[in-house]
Order: sequence, then structure tokens, then C-alpha cells
Amino acid sequence: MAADADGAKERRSIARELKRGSLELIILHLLSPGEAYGYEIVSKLIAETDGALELSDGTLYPVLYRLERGEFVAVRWETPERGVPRKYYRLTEKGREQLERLKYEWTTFANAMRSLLDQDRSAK
Amino acid sequence: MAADADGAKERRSIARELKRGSLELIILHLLSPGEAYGYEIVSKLIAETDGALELSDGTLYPVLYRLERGEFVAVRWETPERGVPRKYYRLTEKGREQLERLKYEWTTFANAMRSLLDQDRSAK
DNA sequence: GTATAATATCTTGCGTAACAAGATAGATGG
DNA sequence: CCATCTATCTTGTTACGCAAGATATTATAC
Repeated sequence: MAADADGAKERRSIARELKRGSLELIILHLLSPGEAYGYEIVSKLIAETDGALELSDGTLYPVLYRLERGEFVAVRWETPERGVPRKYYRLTEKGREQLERLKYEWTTFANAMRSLLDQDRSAK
Repeated sequence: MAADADGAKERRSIARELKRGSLELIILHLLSPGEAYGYEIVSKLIAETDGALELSDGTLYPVLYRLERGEFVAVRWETPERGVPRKYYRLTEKGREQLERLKYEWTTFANAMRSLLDQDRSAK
């Protein structure tokens, strides 16, 4: 049905917009316990949020490259005896600071939204 | 100082990204108690969030136009005896439904983020 | 009376981020 | 040898927020 299709498309695009500005935080956060490689990050995120948050590899790699360029993460290639080579990412000190800062920015914004939305708008 | 300037610029740009996907919700919410005109919406938002959330008119009008095109808001011009003509916006029924839906989408996303960030990442 | 500021709306152009789609390549299994 | 899985990377599209500027009317100041 058209209504379903449109609804789904629109819902996807809302989720897409909401993620803007949050993905770097998400990824830095997922890297905070230790190093991980790209595919691992994708599955970690889906697992730890029960699918509430997702990202595709086509989204992830550009973000990782951005983080690498900004020296928020450092990189190490590992070629296992069997299997495809993996690129492991880990937080730098600068990345850890950025994580704290982004967490603060996000929380501040979310709290402002929350308190605005919680106001009863029917009684002025 | 360069560090301060960069920090401020970066903070602004983070706030900018975070707003994506939230502005429609914010505006629909501000219109829910009754009609308002553009400039009024801007000052309302700043006042009600103590400046934590802001938007400029150059941002607002395109969003209002989008909402109008989607029939989420209806429009009425008013030319007061003294003063510049004002364009008043009010929610339609469809707009009220959209408001509920966006509120749900936003809350779902924010809760997922919150619960992810609240996890202690140092203990795997 | 003429600047200047304030109120109010609208438009253009830019930068950037998320993502779909597809390319690449080695490993595994039938 | 063909398909499928793991894993990474690239290209192009789309849409949004916003800075900057245009326009018009009214109010204030000099």
C-alpha cells in the first residue's frame, strides 16, 4: 500500500536526520572500551541497542575516516592467518576528550528538547 | 585566540547538526497551544529554553514553508492598523498527528542514545 | 525631514553529513 | 567454478540548517 510505503520512507528519513551529529559520538563511545574494526562496530551498535540504532558500512567508513583525519582515532591493520585483513581503530587521547565533549553537547541538547516537550502547551 | 575560535565554531556546527530532524518537531510543538507568527516563534523558543535552543529567521521560514506545503500548518495574514503585516500559522489536524509522531520518533531515538551512553564501556 | 533602528518576511547559495549502490578482494563451501 | 560471507572503500544523491542579503513598513532620534 502507498500509505505504508510512504510512512516507511518518511520514517527512515526522520531517523536519518536525527542521527546527524550523533554518529561520531556513537562511534567514539563504542570505541571507548578498546579497539574494534569497522564491521565489528556495526554489529556492536545493533546488538547493544537491540536494533534501535543502526548504521551501514557505507555510512561508517566515511565517519571513521573523518575521525582518523581529526586524530580522534588511531589505526592499525591486522592481517590474520586466515581471513580478510582488518583495520582496527582505537581512541587517542584527543578522541577521548572529544568523546566527553560530544557527550556533553548531546546531553545538553537532549535535555533542552526534553524540557521543552514536557511543557504543557495547552495551558499557556 | 585560534583555539577558542575553533572551539566556538565547532560547537556551533555540532549544535547545527543536532538540530537536524528536530526543528519541525520544535516548531509544531510551539504552535500547539495556538497560532503564532514567525518572529514570535523565534522569540518563544529562545525564551522557553533560556537560550539553550535557538533558530534564526532564515532557518525558520523555509521550515514553515515546508510545513505549509505538507498541510501540517494553515496560514492567515493579518495587517494590523499599525505595524508590519504578520503571517499567522496554526496547526491543522494533520499537523497535530505529525507532532505526535515526531515526538514519538524523537523520544525513541533519544532513549536509545541515552541507554547506549549510560552503559559503562570500561567494563566490557 | 532624514537618518537609523526595529519589526517582519522572504530568497539565494554554501557546506556538510547520512546513505544507497556498487566496486574490490580474499576465504569458505557446495 | 560459482555463490556467499567477511571486510573495506568510493561515488553520487539528497536534504537540511543557516549566513547573508533583499524588501517593506513603522518607530525613534537627531
